Amino acid sequence: MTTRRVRARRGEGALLREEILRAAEDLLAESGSEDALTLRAVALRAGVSTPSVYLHFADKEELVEAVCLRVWDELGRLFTDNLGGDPFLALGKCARAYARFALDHPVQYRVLMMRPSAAPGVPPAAAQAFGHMVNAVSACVETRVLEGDPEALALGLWSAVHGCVSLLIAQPSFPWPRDREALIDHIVRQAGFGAAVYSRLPRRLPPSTELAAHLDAFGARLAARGEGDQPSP
Amino acid sequence: MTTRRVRARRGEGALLREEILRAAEDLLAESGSEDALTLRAVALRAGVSTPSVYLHFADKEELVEAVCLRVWDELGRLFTDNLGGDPFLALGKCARAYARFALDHPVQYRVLMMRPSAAPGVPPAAAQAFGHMVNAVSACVETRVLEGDPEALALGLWSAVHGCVSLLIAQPSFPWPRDREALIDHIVRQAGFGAAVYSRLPRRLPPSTELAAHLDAFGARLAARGEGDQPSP
DNA sequence: ACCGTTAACTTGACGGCGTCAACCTGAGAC
DNA sequence: GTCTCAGGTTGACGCCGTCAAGTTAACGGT
Repeated sequence: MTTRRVRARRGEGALLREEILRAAEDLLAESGSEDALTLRAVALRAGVSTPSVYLHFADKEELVEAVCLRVWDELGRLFTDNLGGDPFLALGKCARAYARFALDHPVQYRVLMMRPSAAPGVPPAAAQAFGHMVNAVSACVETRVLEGDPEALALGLWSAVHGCVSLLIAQPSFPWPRDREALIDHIVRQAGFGAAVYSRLPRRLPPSTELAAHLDAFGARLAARGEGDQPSP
Repeated sequence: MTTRRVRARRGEGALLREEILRAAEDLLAESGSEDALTLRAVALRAGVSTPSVYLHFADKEELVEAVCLRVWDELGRLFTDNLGGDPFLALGKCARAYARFALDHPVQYRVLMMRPSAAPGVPPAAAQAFGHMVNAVSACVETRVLEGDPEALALGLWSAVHGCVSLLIAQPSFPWPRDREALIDHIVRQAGFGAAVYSRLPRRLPPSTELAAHLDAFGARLAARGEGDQPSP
């Protein structure tokens, strides 16, 4: 840990980059606070002097962004791992996996999503992860359970899940229900059905009480359809 | 600005607290970056020496939290200002006002919602603002357009709107649609109808394609009802 | 076996940050 | 006029990101 690192051989200077990145990731995970992510702490953990970090990262921001890239990669993997089967169900599984990841890695998620991002443009790993989201949505558009532009729909669903987990992480003292898993389920389904229903609605609607009656009728018709085949997404 | 402040009269030391708070708020608004919110900068702007801040705030965190209280107050006012009329419509107006405020004051919103909040418990101003959200939802539950626990429903709707605006603020380089106003409308309606529909659905559902047909029928029935009375929330 | 080159890294310093102990100062009661 | 103490200031500490300059050791050439 604190032992001095042996100098890399000629041509292998890039090895240090990897070790610094690992040190930064570990520091973030173990400390549980982004404030602990200090160039001095990272360098110490990598067994190297502080300015050595500048051999591979232009500044601290660039190091943090490199850490974020890894997190985007993990997020992207979540999506590819949860595809298959009914697209609407798969979308729900992806969303739940995303939420679980965020809640299991709150510091990383915070650094990824709530940091003032200086860099312009979407990093490739982020674009790829978002691409997976869009694909999962596109599959739902193909079975016609969702309608509209997959990219816009994906942004909407992402917003819902991100909103929930980011509030859970950043405002933990609000009166959240005790069962987080159930809350996530609720949010995911609410967003999913919201997307499915919204695109089919006329632009003008009856007032609340009459609308409630229509909604009741819809629910009853679906319930009367029989036992049903699969759980909600 | 930089001129030295005249010392307060005896018994009026608390005046400085207000001036420091104002200086902090102005600094945040004008600089457009939370990094500019420095004890030294705040003190300089208040025309006072740096450690004088400690006469009224235990540490920087306490100053920032005091700034946040003001923002919570403004958010709370948004809700009371947008009530009245059809509750479902009013809820939509509140959500839109919330989103507009966040997008118009991104730095303040970021400090309020994306900062690691050290203090335990919900500050009174925040609880009050949230109480207004819950009230707006409760009115919808009374007209039966929404069903379920108002507090849980409010958390869900808040999540959706917060998710959207916080992503817009923190990830501005994603492929957001050009028209933010329309996006917000979309998200708000999607979340609102999601909440309205979700509670009425049976626990088991038909597969995607069949579900799509049911949704189409529902949309058609609502559209066929005539011209409609009011726009979607 | 030695040397020169140069990639890989270190040293030491700078200014700015939050924070604190110690000191000053002037408004107002007597 | 003087004493008191609320309402500040001074100066320093340790940590931060960053940088210019210096050092060290791996390797190809002879």
